[in-house]
Amino acid sequence: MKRFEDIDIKDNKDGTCIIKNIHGFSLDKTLRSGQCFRFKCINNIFIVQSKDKVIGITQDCLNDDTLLVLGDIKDVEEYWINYFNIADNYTDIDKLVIGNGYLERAARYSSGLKIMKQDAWETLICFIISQRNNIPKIMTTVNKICELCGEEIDFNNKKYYSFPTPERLLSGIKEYGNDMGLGYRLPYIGYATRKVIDKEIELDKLDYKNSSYENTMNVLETLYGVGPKVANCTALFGLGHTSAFPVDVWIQRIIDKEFNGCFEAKQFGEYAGIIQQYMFYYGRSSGR
DNA sequence: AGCCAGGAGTTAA
DNA sequence: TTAACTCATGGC
Repeated sequence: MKRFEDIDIKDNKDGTCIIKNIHGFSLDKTLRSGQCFRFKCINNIFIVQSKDKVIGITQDCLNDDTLLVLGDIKDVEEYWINYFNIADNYTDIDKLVIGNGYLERAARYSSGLKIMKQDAWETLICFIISQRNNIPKIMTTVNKICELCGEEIDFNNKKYYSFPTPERLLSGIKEYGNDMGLGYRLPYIGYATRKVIDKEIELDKLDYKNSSYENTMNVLETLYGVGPKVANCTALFGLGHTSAFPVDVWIQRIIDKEFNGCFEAKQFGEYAGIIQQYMFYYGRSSGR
């Protein structure tokens, strides 16, 4: 994967900063492409949360090659730049799909969308929650477990809650049980949480630097309640495995309608996951 | 093989 | 107003 090397952060010394040279990155498309459930948008300003961090971030409509940020500058440099994955350069992928009718349209429509590099633990739990839920419902449920089990954070004079650590989530499950609104997923989450605490599964060792895609999938699918869909989402959005190709009802619908029910994701190698995200975003936005 | 779980937010009918 | 559906998975 090619990278942009000239992304620049200017500290305004007043709690805000400017991220420059983002090369067509679209904050809106990236956050609204269904990969992330911990943000809200008020007047075109996104409040984004991950782990125990919060930022306010917006894309200047007059100069959309910059992002304006309210939040800790050190976190922006050390966490958020990587989290939004602004530096990955997808021009090779966009060239690859030229001539492939549907995929070319999807890539054009999704231009600026990036696969984020989210925290693996957070991603795993969010996508276990995601099963058989719609996106607004996933967001409220994730928010609820943060409020019940996370730690209070003060940001811009408002209260927010961190994503619970495995230890805090487990004690929350013991305390609140079915009142957490997790439905039949409660035991799935309890099981995964215990496995992480007991180090029977070590998520850090499953990222793309330390593990093959196949091995990562095999290990994730040993978790009770984690099947191919949730494992692929965790691999793609939380562990950097861009060859992962999650197939949900939307993607299946597109494959059925546009590709006669047959789509070989493997042919796209490490670009498969990005193409999947283009398909998902385009298919959901345009197809009804 | 086919159906069921729990419940809530959204969209189609 | 009601019904079906929602970024699935495991049990039976």
